[in-house]
Amino acid sequence: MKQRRVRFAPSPTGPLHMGGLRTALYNYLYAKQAGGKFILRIEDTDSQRFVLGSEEYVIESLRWCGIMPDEGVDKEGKIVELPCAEHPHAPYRQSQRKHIYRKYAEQLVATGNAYYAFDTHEELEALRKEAEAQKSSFTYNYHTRTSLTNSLTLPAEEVERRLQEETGWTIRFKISENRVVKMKDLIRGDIEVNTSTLDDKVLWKRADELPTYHLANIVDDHLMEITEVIRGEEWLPSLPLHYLLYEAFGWNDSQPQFAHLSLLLKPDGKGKLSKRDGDKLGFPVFPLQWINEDGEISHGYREDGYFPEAFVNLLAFLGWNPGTEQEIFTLEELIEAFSLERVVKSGARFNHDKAKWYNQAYLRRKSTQELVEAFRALEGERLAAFDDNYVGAAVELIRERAYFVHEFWNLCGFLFEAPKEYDPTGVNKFWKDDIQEIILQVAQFLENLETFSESIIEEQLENLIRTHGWGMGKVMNTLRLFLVGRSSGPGVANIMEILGKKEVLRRICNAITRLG
RNA sequence: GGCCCUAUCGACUAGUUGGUUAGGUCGCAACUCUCUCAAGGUUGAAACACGAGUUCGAAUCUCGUUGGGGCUACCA
Repeated sequence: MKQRRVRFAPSPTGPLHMGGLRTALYNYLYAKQAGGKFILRIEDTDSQRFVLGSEEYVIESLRWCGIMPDEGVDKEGKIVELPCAEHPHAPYRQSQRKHIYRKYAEQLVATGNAYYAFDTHEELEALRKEAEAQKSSFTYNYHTRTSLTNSLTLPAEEVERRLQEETGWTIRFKISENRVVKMKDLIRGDIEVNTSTLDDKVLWKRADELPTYHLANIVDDHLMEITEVIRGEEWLPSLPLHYLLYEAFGWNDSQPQFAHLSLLLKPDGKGKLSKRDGDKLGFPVFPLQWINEDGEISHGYREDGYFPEAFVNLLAFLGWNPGTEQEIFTLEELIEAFSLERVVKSGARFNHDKAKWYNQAYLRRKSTQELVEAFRALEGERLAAFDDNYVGAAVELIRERAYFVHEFWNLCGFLFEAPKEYDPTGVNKFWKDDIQEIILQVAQFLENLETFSESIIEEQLENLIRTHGWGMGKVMNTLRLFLVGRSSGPGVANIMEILGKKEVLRRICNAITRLG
């Protein structure tokens, strides 16, 4: 069987959003499962919309997710510009392949599958306006092209003259009338479209003298020997055109198979998720943080504290499932289990809570040492004076309560810094009546404890409180308030063991002095 | 408007050859555990868009309606 070759082909028009990344992921999984190649190609045929830094952003995102391409990018993470053994089809940036497309565009004109068109943007715009006024719409097709300015209607010498003019020309694909194109989609099955509903798409643009997406895409997929095209559903309407292009080039035998992925929808289901949504939705839409030319910062999953494995896992499950009840998958397991047949046909809405749950699941699978390192990476200064044993004990105390590592400080910062103030609600609730006298006795008792371990404290302290009939809640919550600064948190005995006798007594004394 | 895709709990989805008490996860609620808050455990509420047809029998097949989405550029 022929080696599978799939590609991810983003345009550098800004940061890639999570939907784009999901497309890349599915391509990657498909390629790896088949032992094939995953190729990155930059589709920069729109010179107007080019945004600096997008290319690096795409590569950095793929790298973060651990799904680097096999072809198209070199070891330093740069797009390959010259052919070599590993990257025989370079360059992988379409703007650098212009000379290739020109030849193919002219070939289509020569074979009668395409024609030169000289209509200006203004002329076409006027026709569209006119049609709109009559509640219909203008389409450049078999019906209208005979009365428009193109190489089909103009005499040969006039065409020749116009081709030399500086005003330029476009090349349009000639779509035949009333033919049924039968297509196959790996996810959706058979699709049929009548060519009469299609229009004569521009293949070569006058504005920037570059091919349009359609031409460049088909030519590149052919030359790069792509076997499966896995892309977003927004391309489904142009599938007939692409079939017709393969046919016009005579490439039917090597035509790739197509799979169109449903779109990622906004949480309210109204419209597809787009990069313009930025942070308006209350969750990141980008894998990595992005700062635009106005200095506006858009959140990224990486910067928001998601583990890449969690992000990849949740992304994979947005529109695919293994058909079993397993939900946590490593990248290797995803490669093993993935299949296009199990990709869901309808659009999926992103759910922030579920995303957080995934991160929590991965956090729980991390070793304490890994979490200590991640915690230090975030809070280096404040943890500097403490050794790994101590930080590890702190992490173990609170790791079950966190979704993200960045929540750690809020959960266990009191183990590193004594409380500077006490939550007023807690003080009002517990610091009254005879509690001061009781706490003093408890402090005395703690001081006399030989072994200051969690189990001993737990057992003996409870014993003490019960024999005096002080009330567990009253005493323990007051102690927690003094130790932590607020009346919620881990078990008091746990906290005491980690802090140690000296620190515990110091904090109790402090609190009594300050609350008087 | 035209063309194409799509339709199961609030969300993600299982259901692939018609027969299930329509299952799971997130979220939600209750109970439990308990020195608080979480976490954990147990339980619960919660869905086949609608209408015809085929059939002994339809979430599943067919047609229609409705809803949702995409495309309709010399953008990708």
